[in-house]
Amino acid sequence: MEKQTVTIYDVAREAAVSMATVSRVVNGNPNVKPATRKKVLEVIDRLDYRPNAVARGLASKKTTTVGVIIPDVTNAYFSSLARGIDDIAMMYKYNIILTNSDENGGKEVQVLNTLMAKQVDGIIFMGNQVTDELREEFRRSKAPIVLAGSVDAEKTQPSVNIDYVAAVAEAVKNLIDHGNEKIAFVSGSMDQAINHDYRLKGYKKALKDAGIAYDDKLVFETDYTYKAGQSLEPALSAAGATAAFVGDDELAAGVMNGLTDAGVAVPDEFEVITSNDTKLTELVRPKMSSITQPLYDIGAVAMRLLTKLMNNETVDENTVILPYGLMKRSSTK
Amino acid sequence: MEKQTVTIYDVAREAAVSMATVSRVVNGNPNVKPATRKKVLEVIDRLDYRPNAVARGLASKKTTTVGVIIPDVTNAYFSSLARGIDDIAMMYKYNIILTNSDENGGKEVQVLNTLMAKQVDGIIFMGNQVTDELREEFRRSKAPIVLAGSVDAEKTQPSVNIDYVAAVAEAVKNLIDHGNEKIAFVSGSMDQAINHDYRLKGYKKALKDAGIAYDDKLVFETDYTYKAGQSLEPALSAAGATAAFVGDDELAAGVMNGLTDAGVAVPDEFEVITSNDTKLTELVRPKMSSITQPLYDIGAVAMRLLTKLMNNETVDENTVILPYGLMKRSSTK
DNA sequence: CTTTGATGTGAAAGCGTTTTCACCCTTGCG
DNA sequence: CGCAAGGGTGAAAACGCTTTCACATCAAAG
Repeated sequence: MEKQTVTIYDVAREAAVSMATVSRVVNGNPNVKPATRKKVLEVIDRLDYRPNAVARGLASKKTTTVGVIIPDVTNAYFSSLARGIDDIAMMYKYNIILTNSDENGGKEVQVLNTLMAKQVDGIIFMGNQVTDELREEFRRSKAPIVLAGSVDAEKTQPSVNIDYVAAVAEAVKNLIDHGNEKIAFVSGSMDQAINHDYRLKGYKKALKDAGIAYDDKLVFETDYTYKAGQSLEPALSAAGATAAFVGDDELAAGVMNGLTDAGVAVPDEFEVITSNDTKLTELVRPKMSSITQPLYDIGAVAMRLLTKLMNNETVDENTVILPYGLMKRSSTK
Repeated sequence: MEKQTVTIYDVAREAAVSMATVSRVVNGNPNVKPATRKKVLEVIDRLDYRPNAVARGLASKKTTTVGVIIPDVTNAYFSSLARGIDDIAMMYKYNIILTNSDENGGKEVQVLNTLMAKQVDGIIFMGNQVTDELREEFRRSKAPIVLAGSVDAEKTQPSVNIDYVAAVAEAVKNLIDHGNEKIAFVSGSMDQAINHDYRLKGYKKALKDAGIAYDDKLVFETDYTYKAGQSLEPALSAAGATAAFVGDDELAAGVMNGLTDAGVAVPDEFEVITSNDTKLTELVRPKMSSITQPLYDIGAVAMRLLTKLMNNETVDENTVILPYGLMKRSSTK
């Protein structure tokens, strides 16, 4: 006994009107006589009719779903953005097709293609390594694409971010103001635009402003994982660093715990400041000082921007920069 | 200049074959002469033809997308499951429509309906408060639905879990073995089957086995948030508890930090054991002992089970129970 | 040679909507 | 009273595929 699906045609027949009319009442088209509307509504209710979104998508060329490409849902930073995205999407009646990319270029291209095949109305992309191939796919897309919490060196796509350069510069300046001269820069892959073109720039700027020479021995390129951070302590100490700016909270937690476990007192002997202000910062002891970012809002604003783009509304500014801050907790003096 | 879409018809014309044949080569149907296949493939490549998944979905009644209902992506437990789900989904060529429900019954019903309207081939549901209304929707669905890391008192749906009763009993027994007699049971809402029908049962069983009387003053029903845990300390102390079993890692971190901040030494004066073995357990100090669950696998297996259901393959067991363990870290003696 | 059974291919009917057009009624107004 | 202007409705054509069915074609078998 396969479950029977009732179609718009069934409703039309039962209500003794045309499919067009049923379609009109379903879509809230005002050009329907109240009496007719009522009659149709009753039949819809009686038959428990539910419009088939796929057919609707084919006919109208709109699917009310948007694709979301995320490096890893499991990462607190990205999942916070995702939450903002989904909430706003739901508010505007969109659904989200979510895919993890691991920031793997090949996978990203492939995912992008299947999203486009599925006729999503728009796409939100998170990831900081926009390859040429990827950029080419972006161009090919007829659906608007906005970057959330992610930067591309060639600022060709709409995006929502904070001013990473300024934020990092301020964070590092803070460390400098506390008397640190050997400040480590710990981040993920330098292939990522956000690290190479933004954070590092901010780091260098702060050093320069303070008249401290840049030393690439203090730059640590690693993975965005707790373990990677934890095992960084020997190297950090060997380099003579007395403080560190870290590009990811989980990584920072690792760095800090690695330090602590090795008997290095944070913040007295070593200060740590991190970047994303996720929940983690409050969980660890000492609590981590951090650049603050409106994580949820970055996602939410990106989605909102996307809705405008999808509706062909004119948007004043394609690149939106949200405010950041600095939150002093206990991992800095 | 709206981007032009090339359809199967264009390919057919260019290759001088019928749509049917193009469809065959696109779908890997073997009944096509190699020469024809080659010709078609060339045209496809030249025209950069990409099949429209929506049209395909309408014609074939399969969308190769599955719905995923998750309480909150931002929660480490659930996002781990989600990661397992997505990876396996991708492996089997499915995409995921992800929606946050906040375990809100009304929202869940609504989401379920839009998922069904979008003709998803299957659904994975996470959430522990299956209301009657929701159960009714489950029944209505023609797409198979499996519960992941979630239980329903009426075990009517396929599901993937661990044996919560036994796991909690073992965890609590561990606490008892350390000499604790006043053990707090800290969890989220008791309306959730997992708390009321499983964890609490395990807790009571352990007490009973040890001949300790159950005291509902030691049961703390709260939110699954860090803050909630943190502010629990006064109550915990007032109740005279010397240990606690906690139903969520973030909550547990809060409990532990609240205790520590109030000057209660963990684990010397108070032991804490948590439930989900997420990354958090390793980040906090002391590291938290926990029931271990194969989080990623629960998601992965649930998705795998769903693929079978979607293919009408016979499955030996609708209810799969994965193994759990107990990981002693530093929040217990 | 004819028959048989694969094998390869095309025509056309869906799939369940939206949307365009055309048409018919009412109204209101000069 | 005649007519323009809408409001309300239906017929039917898309939308871009899959799939069924029938029809050729061709090689092997009788």
